Amino acid sequence: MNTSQIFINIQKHISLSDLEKSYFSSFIESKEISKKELILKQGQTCKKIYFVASGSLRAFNINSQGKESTVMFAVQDWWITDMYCFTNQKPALLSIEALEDSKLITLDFYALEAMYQEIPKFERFFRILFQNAYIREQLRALNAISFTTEERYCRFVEKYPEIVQKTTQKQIASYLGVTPEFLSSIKKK
Amino acid sequence: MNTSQIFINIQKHISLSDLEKSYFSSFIESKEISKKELILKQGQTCKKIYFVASGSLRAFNINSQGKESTVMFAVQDWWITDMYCFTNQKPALLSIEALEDSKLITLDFYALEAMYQEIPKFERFFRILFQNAYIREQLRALNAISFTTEERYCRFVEKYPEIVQKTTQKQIASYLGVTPEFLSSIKKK
DNA sequence: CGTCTATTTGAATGTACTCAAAAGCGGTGG
DNA sequence: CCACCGCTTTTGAGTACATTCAAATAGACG
Repeated sequence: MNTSQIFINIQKHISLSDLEKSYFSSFIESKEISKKELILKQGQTCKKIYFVASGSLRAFNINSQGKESTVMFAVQDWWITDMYCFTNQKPALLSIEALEDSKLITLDFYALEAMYQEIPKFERFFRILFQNAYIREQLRALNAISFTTEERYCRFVEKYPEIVQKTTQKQIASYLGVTPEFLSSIKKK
Repeated sequence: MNTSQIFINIQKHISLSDLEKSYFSSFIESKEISKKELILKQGQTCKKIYFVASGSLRAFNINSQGKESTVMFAVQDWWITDMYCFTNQKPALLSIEALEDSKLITLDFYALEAMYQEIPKFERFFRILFQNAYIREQLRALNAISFTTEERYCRFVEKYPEIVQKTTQKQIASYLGVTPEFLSSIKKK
């Protein structure tokens, strides 16, 4: 398994000794998945958190009326899981699927808890990760109630051009919370 | 200053020795504010994070078209700040005002950084705090694109009855992202 | 090449907003 | 303690935004 990439990611925020790296390495597993494969199904218990070494993924929810909503995308160098379910060990609200063939590094819930104990620096790493994730989601919520759909679409395309390439318009529509037909009519302009 | 309340809050997730408590106490300050007073104005740099010892607050943004959006409410025992601005030390996107006379405990940005160094357990505390905040915001985003306004209003009232008491309908409307007129028409049912 | 899904287009409908005006409510000063 | 002021809430009419449904077109994939 090629672990250099995940250590570069981690060492953006904390530094690790060789010993700590090998300890961490003993906990992680690599996983390859092919396009459209699901790594988590809504209703299952979510036991792992995933680091995207290559490829891209999408997390989505299907509600009781059958409406699909994309909650997040994850491209190379991002972390993804159903954090609600992962933290509380409850049935997942989200399904997570690969948008293309992808390589992941997985970290188990109990392994992560052990990591926090053994190498408290990881508390710092994930503190920063969650802090940024929180800020991102709060800005997204503000965006959603403060801008028109057209503005939000344009901002999304500007901010995440690499995601736009890898996904469909239908999925972007379900991320913005509008129908594919309406997004299509916006694009005409 | 009565600090027992904030230590109860902190000790929900980590335990502190008397020494650590007194170290922490040396960093915090208490602040009393009256109804409608602003503790942060959009555009200012946000230097502090606030713990609500009593009372309640509201964080909101006014966009370039003058539209006001409530981003979060905070009641007793909650933490609040403009996390984007606090983390990056950039001009605040949010203003924060008191909904009633309130008592706050404030922690300065640099003091918090020092705390992380001196008592790494605080990395854990805030890791858990941000993790929960992230989950909450993600669920909110899912709510927003997955349910109707009526459903979202009912869920809000059920989930946060104590906030409903302390705020106006106009502010709830701006939290849900609809006009006060429309929220009024929903309530008739 | 045929099948399946995504995208586009358009018409009809419903949801939510704007604007304006009236009614309700709380706080303040006389 | 009451009258007035300012702000919130309600109500309604007209308009704009967004959805539903159906059908046609375009692309992706085996």
